[in-house]
Amino acid sequence: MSVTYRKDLSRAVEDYLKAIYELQRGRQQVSTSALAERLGFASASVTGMLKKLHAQSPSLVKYQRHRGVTLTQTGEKIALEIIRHHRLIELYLIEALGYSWDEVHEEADRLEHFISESFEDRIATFLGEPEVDPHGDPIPTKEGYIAVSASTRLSALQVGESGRITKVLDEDPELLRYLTKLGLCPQAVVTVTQRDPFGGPIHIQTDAGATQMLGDRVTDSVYVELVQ
Amino acid sequence: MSVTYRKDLSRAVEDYLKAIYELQRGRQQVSTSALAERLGFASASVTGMLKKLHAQSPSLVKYQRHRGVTLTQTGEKIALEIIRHHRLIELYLIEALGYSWDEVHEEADRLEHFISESFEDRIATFLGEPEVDPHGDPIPTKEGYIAVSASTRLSALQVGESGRITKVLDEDPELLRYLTKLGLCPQAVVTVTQRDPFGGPIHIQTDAGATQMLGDRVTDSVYVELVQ
DNA sequence: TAAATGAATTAGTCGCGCCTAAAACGTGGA
DNA sequence: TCCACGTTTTAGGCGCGACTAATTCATTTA
Repeated sequence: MSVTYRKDLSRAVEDYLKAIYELQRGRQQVSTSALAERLGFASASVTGMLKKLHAQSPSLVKYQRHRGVTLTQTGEKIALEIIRHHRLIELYLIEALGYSWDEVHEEADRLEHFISESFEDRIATFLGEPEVDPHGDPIPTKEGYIAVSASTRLSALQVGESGRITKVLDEDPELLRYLTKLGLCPQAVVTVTQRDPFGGPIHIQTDAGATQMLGDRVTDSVYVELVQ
Repeated sequence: MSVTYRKDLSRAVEDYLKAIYELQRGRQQVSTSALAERLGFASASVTGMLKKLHAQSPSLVKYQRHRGVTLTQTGEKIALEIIRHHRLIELYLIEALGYSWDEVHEEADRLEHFISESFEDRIATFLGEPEVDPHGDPIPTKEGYIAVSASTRLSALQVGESGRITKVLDEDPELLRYLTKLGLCPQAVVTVTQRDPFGGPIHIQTDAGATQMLGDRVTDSVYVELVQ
């Protein structure tokens, strides 16, 4: 039985770890300013926190002045725990309490820091150990494993190609309501009917048969996997 | 439509309001030391917080040096909101997620500060707008009304009298597990079969027929309403 | 290679909410 | 009435996590 000792972390620290994880995609270092922007803090505040984390919790974070920050294995594991909480809570609010797609983010962003492991386990069981959240994002396992998806942006599809929506990387309630109205939720299939080869808006047809013109904001946040 | 503006309060302040409310029963002022003991803080810390509250949030609390503290109408309303959250969450954890009686207190003590009004409404609806929590305590309404119960302590019953358990004023998981084992949960009926007129342990018979001797710790925290 | 520019860090501050130690208060008993 | 004792407050301090303003650094460009 492996007991992983985990210091009790403040909400602030958990938020930093999560933000670093989310910005790290691809990049090997996360810059102070990127982190500041995502968290809505002044850069100087972020520098201060990173210095403190590096000094007091070297097991979570590797920080080099002027170079940026990276998560350690342990730091990443904790970030994934928080993300697991977030995604399970979102799904739970929808499935068990009748929340809609666009209402869950804010609630989950708070609660993710305060639920116990027991609560986490119980909602996961209730939901049947789900593997993806309502936005189509994979839910990390308790062991910190997260599935990588093979999907691409809707904006990358060529005319005539069809894709099944896998996830939507935007939490803005207004955008989500708009997508809901168009039927553009995970699992829906869309076909590109028209597009400019140099970017810009594209025309798509939904599986319900409706056609729609979509701008960059949408086509860059909606991810699909190719079908046919 | 009455919109009651409510400043966002810190968890610490909410905990103070709740503790003052709970200690205020009967008494008209709550002393610094009583509050300190209940919250687990040094008295000096409590004095500091009360001074600050009185100065910055005079709408919540009335504090007089050396005399103690009282809640205002508004302060009491907010305390009751938190208590409503606490009791709804406890009940929800039991009804919807299969928690047992003794597990819910700690979880509710954290979550009560972080759920949204929307979450509160939805679990209340799910539970059918319940009026009492799993310990038998009344759940305040959204408007801040709380039922007063006519029950007395089990320790006040005379030989031959029977009572239906209404609530248990103790959150210690171990005590609660013990009571569960004996069948002494809200709604159960007990009859006093033997007692010393000067206090001390009393003997009771449960509705299941079992007899049991109970000490002060139990008979002072279990409340009953007389039956027959 | 040196100057310009933008990113990052340092320095100093603030409010919060807790602490300990020491002083002040206020009340009951001699 | 006054003193002793327990309660409460004051004084001073600390860690956290944000802020602004000023400075330094690293990189790009002339």
